[in-house]
Amino acid sequence: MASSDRVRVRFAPSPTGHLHIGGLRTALYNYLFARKHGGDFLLRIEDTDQSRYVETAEDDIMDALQWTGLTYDEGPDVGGEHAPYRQSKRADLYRSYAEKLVEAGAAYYAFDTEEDLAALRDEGVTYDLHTRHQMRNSITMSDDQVQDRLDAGADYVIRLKVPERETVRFEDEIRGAVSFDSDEIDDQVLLKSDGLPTYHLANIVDDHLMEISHVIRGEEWLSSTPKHVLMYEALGWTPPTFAHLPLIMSPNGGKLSKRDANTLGIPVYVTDYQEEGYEPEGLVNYLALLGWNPGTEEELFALDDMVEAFSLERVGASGVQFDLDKLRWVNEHYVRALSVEALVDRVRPYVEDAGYSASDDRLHEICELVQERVQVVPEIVTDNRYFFEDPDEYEEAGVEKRWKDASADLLSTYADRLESVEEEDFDADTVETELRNLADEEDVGAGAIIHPARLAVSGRSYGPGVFGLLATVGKQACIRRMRRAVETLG
RNA sequence: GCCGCGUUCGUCUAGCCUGGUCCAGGACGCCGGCUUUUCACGCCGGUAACACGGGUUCAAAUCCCGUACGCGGUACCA
Repeated sequence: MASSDRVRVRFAPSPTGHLHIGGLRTALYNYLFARKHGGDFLLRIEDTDQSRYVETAEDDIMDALQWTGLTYDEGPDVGGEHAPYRQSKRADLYRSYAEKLVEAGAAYYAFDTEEDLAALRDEGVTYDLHTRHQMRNSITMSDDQVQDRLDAGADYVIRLKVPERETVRFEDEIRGAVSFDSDEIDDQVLLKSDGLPTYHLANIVDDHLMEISHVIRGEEWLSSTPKHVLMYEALGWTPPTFAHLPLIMSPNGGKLSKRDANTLGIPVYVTDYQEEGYEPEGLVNYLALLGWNPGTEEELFALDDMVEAFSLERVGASGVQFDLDKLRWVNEHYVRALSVEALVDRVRPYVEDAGYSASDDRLHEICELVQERVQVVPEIVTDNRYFFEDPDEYEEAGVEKRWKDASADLLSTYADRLESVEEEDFDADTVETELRNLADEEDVGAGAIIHPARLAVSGRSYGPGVFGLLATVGKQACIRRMRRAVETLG
């Protein structure tokens, strides 16, 4: 038995699909809290809803945690003292506690049909202490009738028997004192007719048995917490400390949904961030800041430093809007921190996916040039296609502003000069010298050639330093593109 | 509808518990300048908020009450 004051927290996702970004943040805060206090962080799979179960989801969750570096001490794949860590494997356990609650007078059997329940719902009322007397259950039926039904193998559920006129109070680490009037709490189903528990039962049984000290979860659970408290009390258990995290919302308001992924370009699943080339450290760093702050003006944290700085007291209570710009800003710092070699490895798959090819040396050159100019790795490709193929059009505003009457002649002459440069001498210094010499001879500013050259070679008016750009694009391509621009733009 | 939770710049937030140091600080974004005879990076500067109404107090972003608004819950889903 671990000592009761040891910090033990869990991330308890339901395997219903890809791990949501909000789920990852919940996992992160649990992880930070556990590590900060030298405690344990466990992963528990809450697969008690067979109809929503998705085969691949469990792996997806574990992959996401691994990708982001949120290592857990106990879980379905790593085992632990309290195994199994999949609720579907613990079904008998929950049933026995449900029966214990019935014996304690805190729960009861119910035999209502779908129709009965639908009728109740149609009246706009819930199954609770006001309506339970008109339903078919062990409160309204005689013991013999109940026993007969059970013996006959009839379908039944076990419901929580919420006490009357009680105020259920608990202390939330983030919100302070929270209280609910028991008259407002419904008689939650604890054990379903398929024999599996609902979240509410499974959650408190496991949290108790697994010696969880702090339940850190999303705010959507706040309203069910009084039910949980009632169960802890009925079983004579000490409830864990609760902390309900603010929800992550869409910039439009409301929950961050799949729809936002499309309309606002905000990915909602962890796998999406992975595919879109975000740095896991950057994502985690940003997520930590979404609802928590260190109390200093620091914003960029490695995971270990976050652990050091983390505390639940500094987690806000209000909902937070996801800000993609800020994530990108955080991410860019992690892109810059990469060695050029690492960046080459990171970007290669995106280069290949785009159907381009480039040697390591060439990619190295490109990365050096653009590392400080991208926020997310794939932008090295998507924002700089001219490294891989000739531009097929010229940015209109750039042409407007930079392509002058004399541009064609100057660029044409510049191309001529570059023709005579040996392939192996075609580096940034040489193309710069050639350009500046020409500018002097023609008595024009260097910009009179720089701008048209950039436009011709990259199709755009902005990008990395133009001489490095020309050198990296290469002699033949530069000349070809310059001649073509002279032709096209006149 | 009912219940719960929340409300400081467009956004993330500091400050609120322990009222005065806050005509409210930082960051992202945006705008401008410097730098670069190019683009960016960088640096400098600017923009912009205490939801509203009462109350308590010599004094309120900070305490109390109410209203509005937002979010969550209201399933044999989690």
